[in-house]
Amino acid sequence: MRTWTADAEFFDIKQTLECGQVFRFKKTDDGGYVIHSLDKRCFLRKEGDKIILSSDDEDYFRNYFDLDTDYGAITSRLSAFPELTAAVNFGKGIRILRQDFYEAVFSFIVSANNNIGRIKGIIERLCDVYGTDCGGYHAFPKADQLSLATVEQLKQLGLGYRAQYIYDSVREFPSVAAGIDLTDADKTHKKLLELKGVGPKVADCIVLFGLHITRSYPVDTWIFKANATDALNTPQKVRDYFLSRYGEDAGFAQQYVFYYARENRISSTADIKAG
DNA sequence: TACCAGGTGTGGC
DNA sequence: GCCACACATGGT
Repeated sequence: MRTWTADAEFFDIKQTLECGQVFRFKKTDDGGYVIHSLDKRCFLRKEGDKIILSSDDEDYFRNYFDLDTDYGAITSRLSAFPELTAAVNFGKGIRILRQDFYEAVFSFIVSANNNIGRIKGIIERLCDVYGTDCGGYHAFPKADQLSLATVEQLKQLGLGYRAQYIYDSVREFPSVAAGIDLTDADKTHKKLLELKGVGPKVADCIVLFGLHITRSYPVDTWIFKANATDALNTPQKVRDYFLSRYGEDAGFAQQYVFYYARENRISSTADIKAG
């Protein structure tokens, strides 16, 4: 196991893990966290102004935590938008993780019309039952492992009506993955809609968290409550407006707003403006 | 007890 | 294309 450090100024472990972008993490006894991705894991804790990271796969998690990106520049650009100042200040330790594409697809299919606590439990059970035993924890199940599950078995893990989506999408996945074009976000978003259980919002999450295409603005219930106005009265209108407003920074902006709105139980655009 | 949660699929128009 | 409605599950 290797250990290395990162600057904590724009890296808050709790904010980054608990802001709703990822589901396979836990608190540890020493006051830190452990995060799992595919068959890998990484321990994190804070010491002074440094984040201490430990993993068998340093290169993977350096990329995963987006450690080469300047979040000072991102927060600075976004804070210039008056409606974002409070949210960016509140969650300025958030980093957008570079998650695995396949794992993001199935994680966010589970996330639809669901709550984060329950999503975490379902995904943990999926790993424990179908994923490879890595000694002390289980990997995220590979497609050939997940495809062994029947719809009934998936339902027993608490997936409800999403069981059929997982069952169908794991079989549709190869052809969809083959059609992904990282240089064309719109084409990629459209391609993802072919998967069962993937609609516009889940596709936006996959694009943002699984492909790190930051020209993306997933509109869930929290974002919609925070952003809706008389003019922006549908998720589609909210999405289009803020995509054009924030451009390549839209994905970051969305995550600051989501975290702020959810942590503070924001219920309207007026609450955001009141700060 | 209704309502909510990082919404989507389906059928009717 | 848009709209209304159903939908598993667990928490409040």
